Amino acid sequence: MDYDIQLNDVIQLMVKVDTENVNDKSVDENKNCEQSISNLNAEPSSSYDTKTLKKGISKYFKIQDAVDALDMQFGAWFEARIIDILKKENPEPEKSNEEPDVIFRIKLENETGDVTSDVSFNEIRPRSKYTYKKKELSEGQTILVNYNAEQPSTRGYWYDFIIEKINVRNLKGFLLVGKDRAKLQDCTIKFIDETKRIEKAILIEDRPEDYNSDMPPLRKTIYYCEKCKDVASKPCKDCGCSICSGKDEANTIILCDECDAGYHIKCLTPPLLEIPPEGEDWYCPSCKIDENEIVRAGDKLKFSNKKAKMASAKQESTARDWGRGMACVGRTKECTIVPKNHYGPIPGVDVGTCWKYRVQVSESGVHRPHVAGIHGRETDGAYSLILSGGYEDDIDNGHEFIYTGSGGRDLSGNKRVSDQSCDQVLSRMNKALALNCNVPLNKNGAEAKNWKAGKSVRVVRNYKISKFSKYGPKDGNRYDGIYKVVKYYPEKGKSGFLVWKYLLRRDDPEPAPWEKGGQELEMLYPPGYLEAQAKILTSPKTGAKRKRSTGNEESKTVKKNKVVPFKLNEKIAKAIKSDESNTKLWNECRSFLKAGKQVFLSKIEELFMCICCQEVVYLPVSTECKHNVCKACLLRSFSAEIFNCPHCRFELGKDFKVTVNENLSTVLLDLFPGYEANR
DNA sequence: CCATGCGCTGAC
DNA sequence: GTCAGCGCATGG
Repeated sequence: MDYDIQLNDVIQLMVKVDTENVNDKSVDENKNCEQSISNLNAEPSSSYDTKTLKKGISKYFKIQDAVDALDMQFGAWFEARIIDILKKENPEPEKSNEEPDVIFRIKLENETGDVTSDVSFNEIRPRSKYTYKKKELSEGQTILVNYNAEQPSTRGYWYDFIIEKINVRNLKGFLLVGKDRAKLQDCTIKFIDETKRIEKAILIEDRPEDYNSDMPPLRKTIYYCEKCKDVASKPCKDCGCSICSGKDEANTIILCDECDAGYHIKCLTPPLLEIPPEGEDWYCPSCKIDENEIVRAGDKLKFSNKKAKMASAKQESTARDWGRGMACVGRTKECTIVPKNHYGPIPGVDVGTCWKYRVQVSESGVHRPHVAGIHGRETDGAYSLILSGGYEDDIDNGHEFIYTGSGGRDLSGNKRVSDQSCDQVLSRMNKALALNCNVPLNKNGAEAKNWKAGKSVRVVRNYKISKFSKYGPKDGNRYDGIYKVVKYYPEKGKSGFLVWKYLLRRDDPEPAPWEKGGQELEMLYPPGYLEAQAKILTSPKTGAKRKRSTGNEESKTVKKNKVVPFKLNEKIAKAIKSDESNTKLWNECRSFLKAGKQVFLSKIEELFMCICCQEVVYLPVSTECKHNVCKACLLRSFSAEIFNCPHCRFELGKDFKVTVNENLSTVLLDLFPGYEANR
């Protein structure tokens, strides 16, 4: 199968149970996931050891009694049989439990394996065997009915039910679900001829003679096959053999390990002589694919359909190696602290921040597109733009500049840039940028009366505009802060075609890099880039080929890598010191202070990432096992009675209090201002 | 799914 | 210095 898993996808894996080692305790815990119906009780059957537990005595039930047992997962009644009665060692008095000191070991009737469950007295009752006739039903009566909560039109499990109204073809009323008898309103019971009387436990000495005799056949429960409604005589491709539709010789029908379809071994071409051995995967003809196509652990994934259509997948592709170079790499990070449609600064990114490549600017969240100059949405507005000298009509005066819209170019031949070849229209990104201007959209252009009230645009300058402007950076891309659209208008450009123009004016409290007090921070490179460059520059083999790189600004930056250390303010330093449950993590973070703000913050993002949502923890709860999880994620991860750390499965215990670590929360809110907006 | 795109690289 | 043309992210 091609799951189309991409770099940076978060995927969920399920541990496969090792059925050969069921005695192993850890395996037994996992088994809970797979047992579903069979696991009637939250407590695994292994928690009571028959050898150490003494036999118990019940006044109401005997071994081999037919009972109905309440399942914790579905809240429904399942037919079961008592196979043992044991004595509870430390019985706790329970409400409405007449026999709190007894454990009943039961086995489900429709379960074939050796799976048993241990339940208490109030989770079982004598098997319902009497089927009501319709005239015996009355409003207000409590009966046992078959109902499917997800698809009321079909068969489901068995629940207690209170009749509110008796109709010709159905019953209306509400279900009583689970141990706490939760009400499920407005249920329509379709199987009116199968309703059963609920039996109360009676003392063994009061049992009538026919107590265990005349036990009816098992009740019909949820269909295994919706298509043929489990009718044995009806051929069915879904639950029988996918080729002949037959259900005969069921022990020779094998199931595909991918699609679960069944096949008679004799119906396969060529036919199989025997069932494949246990533990060996078998795939049906439509799922079986070339061995080479199967993705093995650690292997690269198969090309997706999209990739298969790309030029690089074609046989006759050029000899040129497109794999190298920053034009064609994918992102390794994605900014998630703010949404994609976020207006205004990115928390943690200061004016003057410089990146070597556009892909890094994209990763930072400042300007997300890889190539495009404007990022925006036609229905919303523009979030960011890059001045890159790509359009000849731009005029840059620093605190103000004229920007040209996009489009009007023939990009056939898989190009990204070209000369103007037709008029630009006010749609897509051009429309988005126009929407930022604080004036109703006008297809002929417009000017804002109060330009500062318009929507913020993050502006980045690329080194290429330095050819036309004195405000560009020497190299790479520099974040210059927030600008706003003052006016926009169409104009005949130098090319002779109509282009849209936008006057942007700076409105940012932080000084621009070229202003007094402003700064241009030291260039950020992709991880490992400088090391790789240093290797290339010193490698004698490639000396001739790489000549143009030697001696330029790159080799200089390799040598002196000036870093501005980050200093914590007093409030944060104090909160970090008070956050005693994370002392170790904070010490590790502190060692990155000298590497600058960016590095320090990315270390925090790494160390304080929530294992559940994969983002910086929000309203964090710190556990005894030294992990931090978002409060909401933690609560979501808890199951009925088991409170484990989602990180390491450490048992937090029933008395664990879900309390937000206020010190940590304070620090994160301060260092990542606005990150809560996305949560 | 398709169209768009102010990057980036090696070859010439 | 010029140029073709690629993956990728994004929005429609």
